[in-house]
Amino acid sequence: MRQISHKIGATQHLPSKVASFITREIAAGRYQPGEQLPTEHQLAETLGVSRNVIREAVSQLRADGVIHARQGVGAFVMEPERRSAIRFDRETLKTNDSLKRLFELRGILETEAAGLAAARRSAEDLKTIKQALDRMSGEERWQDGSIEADLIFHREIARATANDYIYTFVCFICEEIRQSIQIARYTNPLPELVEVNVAEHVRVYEALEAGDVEAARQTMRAHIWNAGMRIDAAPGNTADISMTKQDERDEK
Amino acid sequence: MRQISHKIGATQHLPSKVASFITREIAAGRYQPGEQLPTEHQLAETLGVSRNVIREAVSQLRADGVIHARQGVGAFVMEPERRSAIRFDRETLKTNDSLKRLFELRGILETEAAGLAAARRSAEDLKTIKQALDRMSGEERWQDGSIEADLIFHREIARATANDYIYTFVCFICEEIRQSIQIARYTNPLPELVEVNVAEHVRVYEALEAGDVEAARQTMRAHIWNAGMRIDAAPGNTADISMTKQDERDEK
DNA sequence: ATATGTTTGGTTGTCCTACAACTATACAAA
DNA sequence: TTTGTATAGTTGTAGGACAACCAAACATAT
Repeated sequence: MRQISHKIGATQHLPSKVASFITREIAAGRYQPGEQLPTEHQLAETLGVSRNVIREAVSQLRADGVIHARQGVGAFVMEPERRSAIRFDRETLKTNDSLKRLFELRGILETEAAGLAAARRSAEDLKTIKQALDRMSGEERWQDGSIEADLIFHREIARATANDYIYTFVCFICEEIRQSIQIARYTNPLPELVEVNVAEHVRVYEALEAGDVEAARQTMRAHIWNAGMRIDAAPGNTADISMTKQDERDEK
Repeated sequence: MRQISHKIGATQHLPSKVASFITREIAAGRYQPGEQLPTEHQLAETLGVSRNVIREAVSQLRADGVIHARQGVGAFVMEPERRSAIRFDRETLKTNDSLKRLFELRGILETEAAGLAAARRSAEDLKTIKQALDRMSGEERWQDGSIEADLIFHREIARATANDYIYTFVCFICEEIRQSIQIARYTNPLPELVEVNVAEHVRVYEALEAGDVEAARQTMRAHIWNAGMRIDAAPGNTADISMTKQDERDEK
């Protein structure tokens, strides 16, 4: 009978769809901070789902500090500044404009991370970073394997700072970058650019090996900047993948 | 009849307690990446709650990318590097050690944010920042009002970068800082330190007003460093608040 | 013996009802 | 005016039922 179900993106489970729906409503100013949300019963009826689904969505929003539920009263929208979790909407991240700003943040973080890593990296850290670098150079094209190695390279540098908060933040940003690239994959398999990319990583590595803080910062800053430019130049980034395309296949 | 209920921290609702429980289990390596979690029925029975509660908790963990649930199969632990959200455990944040690292990250971010803000701030941005500064100077003691103004000062600088990602990150860190300070509040009401704190903010503001990028970076870097030292010196930060003390009262 | 359907048990996804815990408001009584 | 009480409404939790789905064992046909 499956009637309306798979109009579009029916693969994703309901609670997350409801959660992002409410999130968007709030972001759009449909519900102002301090304002009360509709009751769970109302939401359930309005959206045509059970209250259980609503509760799972609300539970997530509350965990993120987006809303604040009070038993016996209702749920209220909190000020966006007081969120207790960072989560990006990957739909809005698919535009060059957002990516540009994300790369600016990335540059700031990883530049300083590289500087700290140059000062603090252990011999083991250096070895792990080297492995990622080698794995990256091995690949000819810009494909899954080399992308993964690329991200590992950056993550391991962050780990070498011996600061778990920095590591967490860099991992998070890397993950967002990965998602964005996944979409526009195979756009620029130009061998020259791949080689340039590897060369930049080598320079960062050499600075880390030498323990040269300033060189590490500068080579990393230059690399992030260039990487941003390369993605910026790639076509096919403003694709309007209307809703919830992001289905995870295999995973084995 | 309320028997066992308020043994300890019974105010928090069950799903979030279950979620943080499972999170801790995973963090402790009790469940390795790729490993399968117990079924929802098993978890429900083991923890003595209904499956609904388990589902709300699992729903949150999945939204954070901590686990990956496959219908008809089970839920599996994901690699911590692939999290899709940043959320800090505030219990572990109550140690000086963690706070130190958090302030290192904060310093990196806000230093560069101040630099960007000096270059990009509009006249309105400047006005908002000035308001926060005035509100901060008005207070004599280091109490709620001035703490709030202090945070607003930092947030507004981040907003002036015109980069919403930077703004989001700074807001998040500010919120974590606030939570940490809330605990150790009223520890150092020394008027001298408060004055020093205000003076540092003034210096940052003047750099922003002048549009001096380098001065903005240096004054902000110095301020974050000093602020970290001041909190570091404050007593009562290693309190062992065993479980889920974090109840939100009033909120009116 | 290999390949191809088919069954079966188990797991997550969704729905439903019921009740407990709690709160704000209105109303009644002192 | 103040205080206590009832009431209706909201979120929190429990439990059962079934749908959707999957993996592995089993049966059948080639």
